[in-house]
Amino acid sequence: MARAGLTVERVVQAAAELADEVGFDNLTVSALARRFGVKDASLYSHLKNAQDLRERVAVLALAELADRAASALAGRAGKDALVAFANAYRDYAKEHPGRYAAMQVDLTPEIAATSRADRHSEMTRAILRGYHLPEPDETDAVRLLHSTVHGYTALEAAGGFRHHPRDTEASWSKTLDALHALLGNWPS
Amino acid sequence: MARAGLTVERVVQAAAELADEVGFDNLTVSALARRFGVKDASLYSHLKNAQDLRERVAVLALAELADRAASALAGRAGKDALVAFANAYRDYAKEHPGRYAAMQVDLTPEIAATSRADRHSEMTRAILRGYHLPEPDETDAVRLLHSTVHGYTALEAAGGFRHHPRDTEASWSKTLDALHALLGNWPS
DNA sequence: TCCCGGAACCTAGAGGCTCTAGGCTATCAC
DNA sequence: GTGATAGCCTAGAGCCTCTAGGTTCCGGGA
Repeated sequence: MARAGLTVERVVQAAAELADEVGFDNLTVSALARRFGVKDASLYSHLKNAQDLRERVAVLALAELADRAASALAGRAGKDALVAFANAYRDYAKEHPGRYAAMQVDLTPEIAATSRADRHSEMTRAILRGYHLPEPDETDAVRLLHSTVHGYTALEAAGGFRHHPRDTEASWSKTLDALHALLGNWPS
Repeated sequence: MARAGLTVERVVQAAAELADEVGFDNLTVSALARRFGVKDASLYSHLKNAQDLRERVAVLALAELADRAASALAGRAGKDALVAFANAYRDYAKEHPGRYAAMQVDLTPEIAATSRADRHSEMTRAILRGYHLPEPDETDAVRLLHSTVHGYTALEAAGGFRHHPRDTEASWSKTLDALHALLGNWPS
């Protein structure tokens, strides 16, 4: 009978890969079951429903990205840290567009509390500590930094920059320069 | 028999309203037909398919937002213009979350060429002209500005900022101050 | 060794959404 | 009036979600 040997972990992992291949919007329980050579209904003993699947992919992605960012940050400070952190974000989105999309959609309170709010903004704060901003300016800067990195990543992924010949890599590099300059010269 | 009197315009307008109410993801042809008191199939003489519906909503939203931004920009310059433009964006996203979401997803080349690439980034350039940046810095600044405004709007809408007590309105205001300062002191 | 409980997987089926093919009916121009 | 056209319909196929209720594999205890 050759069982597929499904577990929640394997299912979610495969779902993440599928999302990267076909897009997060096209991540369906049916397609996932097909990939395992299994009937749709079989997956529902591992998943609550389709929304549950998407949330689990989001949690996986948040944890993965946090790990990468943490590694990138290790031993760095100042602008080095800023650049490493931002690149970890952007590179992850390029490598795993489906997972990155998953992270954005499903920020329900419980999910967000699980991983993002904790590790991600904590790392951002760690970077900003090098710029010595008093509160509440540091919080504002955290939000600005997140916004810009996420916004750039999202717009670039959606193809929003391809109408202009300017290289997006160069603009990205310049954007990080500008953010560094801004943080070092934060308006009072 | 009391016909519903459907036209493409009315259908798309209603779709935009529906998207704002139930979320862009939940915008379906079926739900729209239900709202008109009409069978699903009837809408397919006005629409090519479901994707076509979403794209039309995106085009509508892009045009509406461009109009608003243009009005907000009229007669303003410098920081006033920057703030007015950014607020037009953010306010629109708050008022019309479904339409704002529509704008992001569907940036296929043809659609984008229709409205966004033209009017939106042209207005952004008009604002930046006040800061006298040479090329390619102006292009980089356009991308940074778009990224930050969009990123902040998206993260705020997704609830990404509600884990911290700091008022999002105050952070937004400070973010615009910071952008203004940055543009006025762009690193070479 | 046997059996037994739980986990893994199944079939069957209801209900929703998408979209096509083909037919009827207001309504407006002439 | 009489066509022509646009607006709307029924019927139905295909895919996706999810529930209810089986059946089969597998490890651990008597």
